[in-house]
Amino acid sequence: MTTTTKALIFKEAARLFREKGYNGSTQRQLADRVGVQGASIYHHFPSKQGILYAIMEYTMTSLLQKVRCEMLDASSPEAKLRKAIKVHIEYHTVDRDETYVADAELRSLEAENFKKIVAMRVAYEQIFRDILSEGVQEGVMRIGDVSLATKALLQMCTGISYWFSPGGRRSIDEIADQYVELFLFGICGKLNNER
Amino acid sequence: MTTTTKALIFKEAARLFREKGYNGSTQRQLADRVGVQGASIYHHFPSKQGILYAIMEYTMTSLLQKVRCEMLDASSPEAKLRKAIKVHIEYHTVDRDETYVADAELRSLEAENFKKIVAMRVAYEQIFRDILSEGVQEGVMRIGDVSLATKALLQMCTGISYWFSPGGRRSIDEIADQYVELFLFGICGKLNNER
DNA sequence: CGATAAATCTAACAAGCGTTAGAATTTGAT
DNA sequence: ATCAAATTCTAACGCTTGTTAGATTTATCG
Repeated sequence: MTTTTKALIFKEAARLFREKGYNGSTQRQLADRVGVQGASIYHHFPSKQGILYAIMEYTMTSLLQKVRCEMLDASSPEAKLRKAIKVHIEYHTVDRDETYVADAELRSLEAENFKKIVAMRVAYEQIFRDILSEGVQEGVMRIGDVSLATKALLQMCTGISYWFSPGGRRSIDEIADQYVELFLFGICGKLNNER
Repeated sequence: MTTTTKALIFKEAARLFREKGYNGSTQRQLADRVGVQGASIYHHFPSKQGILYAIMEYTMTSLLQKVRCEMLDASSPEAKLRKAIKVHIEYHTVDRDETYVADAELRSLEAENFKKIVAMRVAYEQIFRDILSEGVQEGVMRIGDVSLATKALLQMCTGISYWFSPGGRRSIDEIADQYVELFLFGICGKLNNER
């Protein structure tokens, strides 16, 4: 199975947009990376904006689906949170070009596209907020402001895609574990009876 | 004391760059907001890139100075960390256009400017890393990977400038307090003997 | 008031942008 | 081998970009 040109454009666009930003990238630069003439892109995508939207739509759909899927067989709020964080971090490291773009280029979307992606982002954030709320209600988490904590958590985890590189000191699993610890300790404080 | 045109260009540029990104903004849009013709900008700044650099240089200098100043009369690592986080968050909410730009537009800097700002950012991050290292050495903090925790902390706090608005539900102080709690709990776990 | 400097203006430039039209080529099925 | 469809190409378009030159206005000060 060879990579289709369309898939290559998609992948290289994510990489380019990540490096130079959407508005800092040109269709000719993208075409160069794909190894094709600028005009050829338009056989696969309707416009530059169309490529950006495709990247964001696909990324958010995947993310939502992955997290929802993991939630199915998790019972306690803590178990849910652990799994949700892990999935989030894994996706933000493996497909880090796409997730970085999806995170950083919201403002480059035209009005209609913007609405759709924002809606998906709100839904995604809601999953995490619900987990934290549940944890508070069950008394296993203590959080002053759940919305604030949700934002802090997601920002902290999303930020990984800004600096992660696969050859680095830490593996994805190690990073995910440390982030989970970091956040859970503050919320649950349950490992502190050691001291 | 009236606002000078130069100061107005500076401020409006930060606001514009934040909204549309550096590459998504034009000198004519900026001139419109200032209430001046496009060419007039060049009497105060050498180039568009010069404006971006001025914003980033000023912001990083202020940030470094403010944090270093606060460190002078703080003794324990925990006290230092509390103060550092508070200063960081305060600056990222009060001057949030500038700090947002300083955070998000690194990639839009030309090579030489890029180097200088990155150096300042590294120095800034180092302050936080040192505080955490000190805390670990003194045994009051327990952190698996100090560099990782530093990144997580800064990303979490910097993210505030992405969504904060002065009319919102929470005051700056409340937000800062909650973020401090959130992070310290995980690191020190010292408030958990209540349960 | 008159002169010097600072600030802003109008007008235009060369270059680069996203996109399109239409021709040429490659691919796949019969 | 032939034809049709899919794909890629060359060439160009209209427009916007950052920036500059040079004239014009505004402020400063003896």
